[in-house]
Amino acid sequence: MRAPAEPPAKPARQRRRGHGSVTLQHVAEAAGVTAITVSRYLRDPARVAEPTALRVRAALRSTGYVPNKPAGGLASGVSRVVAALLPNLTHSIFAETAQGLSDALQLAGHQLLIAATGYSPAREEEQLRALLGWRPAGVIVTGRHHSPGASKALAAARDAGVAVVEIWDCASPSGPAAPAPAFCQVGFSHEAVGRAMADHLLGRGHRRLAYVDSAVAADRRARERGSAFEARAREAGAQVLRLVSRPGDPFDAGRAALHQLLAAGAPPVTAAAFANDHLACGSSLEASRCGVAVPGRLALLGFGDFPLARQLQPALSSVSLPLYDIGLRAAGALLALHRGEPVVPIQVLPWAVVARGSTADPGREA
Amino acid sequence: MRAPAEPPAKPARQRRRGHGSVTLQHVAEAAGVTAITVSRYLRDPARVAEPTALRVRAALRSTGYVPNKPAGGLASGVSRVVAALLPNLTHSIFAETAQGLSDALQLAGHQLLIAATGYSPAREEEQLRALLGWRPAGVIVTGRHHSPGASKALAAARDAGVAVVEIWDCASPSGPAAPAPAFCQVGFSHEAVGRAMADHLLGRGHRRLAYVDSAVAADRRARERGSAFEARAREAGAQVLRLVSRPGDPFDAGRAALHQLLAAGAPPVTAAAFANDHLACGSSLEASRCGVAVPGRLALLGFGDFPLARQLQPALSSVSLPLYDIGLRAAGALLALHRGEPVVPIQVLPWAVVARGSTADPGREA
DNA sequence: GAGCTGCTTGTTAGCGCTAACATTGCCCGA
DNA sequence: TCGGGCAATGTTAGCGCTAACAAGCAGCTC
Repeated sequence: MRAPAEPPAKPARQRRRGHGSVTLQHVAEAAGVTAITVSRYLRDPARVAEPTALRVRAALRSTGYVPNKPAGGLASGVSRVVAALLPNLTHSIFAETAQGLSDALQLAGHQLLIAATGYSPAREEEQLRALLGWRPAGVIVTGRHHSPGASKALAAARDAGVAVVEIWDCASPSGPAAPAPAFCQVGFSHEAVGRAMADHLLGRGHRRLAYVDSAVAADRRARERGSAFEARAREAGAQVLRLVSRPGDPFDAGRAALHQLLAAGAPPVTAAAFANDHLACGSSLEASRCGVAVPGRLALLGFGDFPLARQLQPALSSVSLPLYDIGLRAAGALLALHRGEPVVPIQVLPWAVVARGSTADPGREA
Repeated sequence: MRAPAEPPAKPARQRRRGHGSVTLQHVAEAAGVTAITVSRYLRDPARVAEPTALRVRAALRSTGYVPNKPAGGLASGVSRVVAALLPNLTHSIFAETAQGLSDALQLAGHQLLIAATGYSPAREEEQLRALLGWRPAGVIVTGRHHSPGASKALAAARDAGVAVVEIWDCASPSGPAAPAPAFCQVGFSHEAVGRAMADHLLGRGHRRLAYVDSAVAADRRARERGSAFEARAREAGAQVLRLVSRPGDPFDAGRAALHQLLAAGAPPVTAAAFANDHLACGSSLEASRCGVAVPGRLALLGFGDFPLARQLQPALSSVSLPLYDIGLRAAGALLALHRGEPVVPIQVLPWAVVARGSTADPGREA
């Protein structure tokens, strides 16, 4: 029933695409409105008159529409993802922080894009570049030391409006003219913790100390604590033996470390601090197995205050950390930065040396 | 120096936008080519002649270009994100799996978008909808039971080309006419594990058993193991006491559970299985503290084979799980599904009851 | 040397969405 | 009666990128 007038004999070899899923367009047709009205309804229902809203709601339901966030972000220039770079997810310390991040971001309607670096700066840089490609509202990185390339990428991202937060490590406020940090930091000073660990043992009369490092050579924060521990102890005239635990199961490494500690020194070591509670617990368990008196023969001090620390016999003294809070607060700072609100540049969260049986004062008693 | 000829007196009130960052366009101008050439270079350098590639490389470096992945995905219809929904990130079991996912996806050049459900089906559904909005290549969900809404959303996503993999729980192949699962599954059968745990204790002569559930009421997989344990034990004519541990620190909950176990039953319980190793370790530590003989008075069997299990005195028998492998294999299955390759629909990964001192055979010895 | 092939680069349109302006219709006061 | 003000919806263009086709050009065959 149509006139056979082929308009201007167009080749009609047009090409289209479309990836199949339900779009705003489809919803709009079903509701008898245009796409922008549906878009408005989704972002702020009050901007659409009630009778229209009713039809839009029905159309949304009947089509099973799922908004295309990347497309929306592209059009509006706002992002609802936050990227996080952590050394790994398996260690409880980072897992707790990741959970804090996840919880806080979920409440704010943001999604968490996560990547593990395995303590490798090169992998951090590579992952960072990949993550920035998602145009996140912000990036959370672990520590304040990065490869030159990563630092440059972070600075460029910050200048392009990406909120950058460094967690787990704060510049220590010791120096009188401490340079302002390049990025917002949420965590604590590992140097201060190392000193406090030394003070804890020194305060109990120990003068022949040891510090057992983790086998993960790239964990420079653990090294920093160790160096601060050593420096403070030497300042106080004490001796410090520095050990590196062997790789493998950290409990077993802690067990092995105990024997090294017992064998070391002509005047024996009387107290040891560890890079983490796993190592310390291993030493404690081994001491108990071998009948070595803790703290009588050797006092033990962990780091991290894992739940197991309280359970040992004697209970392990350790440093309790605001793991979950770091995640929570970092997310808060990031969102505030992203909104352009003023943010405290260095947020030192509270930690504490928790004194338990494994460092109970032997000198005063004996 | 310009002729004042206002062309056709256009209002000139044109509006543009642009979100500021460096785009392909900028790189192309710097290299003296068009955007598509740069795009081609980035996706497959071999498709661009070497002299041109040289200029493009220089332009990329000088501009500091970061590709806009959402825009690329929008244009091409392919996605390089995978979304994962886990109950939480803090428990080592899920953390290990998350790490496996992360590692495998990183190798394949995909990013991991992660969300925690806190064992809540409602939160799972909500998070699932949010994640699907990112148009992921695939979704990984925990368990094979979801809210009706979530199941519908998953099915719709699958039909729209999103690869869906369920982890941590496989339909047990027991039934003769087991219906094919709706989605690919990578994990193990909690029912089979529960039965094996019962068999382990029954095989050592125990006939008065207990199963200590976790306090997380919503963890239905732990419940399933418990029910299978109970059913198998009753089948064998044994008695089963079912306990729920108290909330709070799981070690302390395990300690408390020990006293309930000791107090229970006129003919006393001689062996207990636990929903996880934290609980079992708590009981073990408490037994050791109180001088209760393990396994003489009470045999203990955990689940998860946490590193601590091997360290206890006596070492804790437990069920070792392929935690990391679940993540690895799930990622593999997802990527294969996404490429349209054939995939084994149910991948049961190997687990094993690891017999150690805490369930050493007392009957035969005594 | 016409025509074909293969290599390289360009042109055009459009992915799904939203910002910015434009339009419509209605109520109301002067 | 008319225009000002406001509320609701529509129109247009463009976010940054890539698919699909197009075109230019060297080298070759017959």
